[in-house]
Amino acid sequence: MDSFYKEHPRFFVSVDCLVFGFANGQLNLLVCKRKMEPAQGTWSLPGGFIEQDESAEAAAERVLSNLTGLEDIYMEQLKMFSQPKRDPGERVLSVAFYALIDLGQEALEIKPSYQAHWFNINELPDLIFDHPEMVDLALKTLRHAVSTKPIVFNLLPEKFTLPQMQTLFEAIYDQALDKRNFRKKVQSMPFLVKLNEKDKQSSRKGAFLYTFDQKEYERASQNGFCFSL
Amino acid sequence: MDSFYKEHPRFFVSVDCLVFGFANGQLNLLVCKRKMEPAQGTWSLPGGFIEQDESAEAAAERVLSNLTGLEDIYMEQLKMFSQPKRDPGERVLSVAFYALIDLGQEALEIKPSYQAHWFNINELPDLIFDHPEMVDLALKTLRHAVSTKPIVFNLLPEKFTLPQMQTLFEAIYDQALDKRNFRKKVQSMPFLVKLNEKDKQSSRKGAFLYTFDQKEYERASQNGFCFSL
DNA sequence: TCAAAAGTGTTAAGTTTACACCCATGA
DNA sequence: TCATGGGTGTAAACTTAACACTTTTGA
Repeated sequence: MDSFYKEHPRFFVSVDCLVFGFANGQLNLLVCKRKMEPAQGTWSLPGGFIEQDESAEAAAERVLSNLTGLEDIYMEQLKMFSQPKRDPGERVLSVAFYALIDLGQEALEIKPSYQAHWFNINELPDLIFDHPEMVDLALKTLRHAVSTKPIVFNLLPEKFTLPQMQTLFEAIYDQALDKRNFRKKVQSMPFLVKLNEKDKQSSRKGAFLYTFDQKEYERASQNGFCFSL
Repeated sequence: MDSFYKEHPRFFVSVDCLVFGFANGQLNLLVCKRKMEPAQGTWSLPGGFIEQDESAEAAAERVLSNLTGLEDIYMEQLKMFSQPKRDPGERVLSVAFYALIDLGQEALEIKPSYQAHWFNINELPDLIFDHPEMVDLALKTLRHAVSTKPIVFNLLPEKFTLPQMQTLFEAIYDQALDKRNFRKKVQSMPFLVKLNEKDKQSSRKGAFLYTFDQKEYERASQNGFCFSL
């Protein structure tokens, strides 16, 4: 078929991924040494070009699975960045995504080819192009999203303790929370199930393990329940 | 400069605009008869291609000002839509924006070349491609946005009455609100200023006119005030 | 036995909801 | 004078915020 649109320009379109992980009480972001000109060797977000017959989402999934060895990563589109001079080398439009992964899982294996490193979100190195703007937006969006949708569980292992979960929220919000109020709210959620098991990693007494029941959450949602933290 | 990226495909990228307006107590969306193949003559959102050296935002502004004759329209990016088959004619990525305009203003002049018509958001015709999905997202986003940011004033004339404003919220949320509670909340906002003037269009008694003071809003925001309705 | 983290309830303040009547005016 | 839409206050229910001590256990 001939192009109906041929008088219009075509653009390279890339995806950039903001991969968040939680470890040692800290919220971390995955940042790469850039392998490609321009600005080779400087820090940037992991990304890649959208290929023929691939949606932006599919491209981001491809980048994420190449980078981490994982499938089915939780991911949301943030925004398209399209300032003409954003990449000084050549015009590239870029769609930013954020992704949440559980750093504890076995299958996770950050591929060395990306030269990726985890940085605490408060101690990020200088990033190229408009990537700092992407980070700001991702953090803002993440902070909002975790308080309205049960996505925080993507950053936690399948079984987690309430102190762990509270520390995670504190890392995301960068603000201390009241333990009793936090537990009260969380424990009122019908889809958080307390297991008959304790985690003894971080205290002698041990903390009870909990798990997130997706099905129960969907049931609660249908009955008008609104997640809010 | 040579392309660093030449082994990757390039794409047409368009913008699609969800233009909302408020009239006769109804929230309306601007929809066009499509001038272009494929699907010429069917209903679609107003849009256009991103040109060389133009950001997506600039392209949307261009489309909006061609369509309405207005400058400085309030506009936010919604999302990039990129399913490979979304446009059956040819692969086109599209960035959706929503825009809010005051239908009462003098300068507004919907250009006939677009064959644009206003439809109540509950009575939209069938739209092509993934435009219905864009509408759903725009409505969901708008509903959320008006409750957290003072953007609703973009849909109102510079001077408006509280009954007008309440009707607008009711149209957006598609739900009746309690008059006294609404007024209490709204009147507690320091940046809503009551004028010594009444609008007598809609009642014998007349309703006081108010106006939104942007500067005052910014001052209040800096002092930690959070808009919420 | 003690250090370290887990776990537990109550009260006061603030917010949200529900609700019904009077007012001003022009026809 | 009356029909129409504009304007006003309060009390009960609910939500949020603040706050300190006991429990368990391994070293």
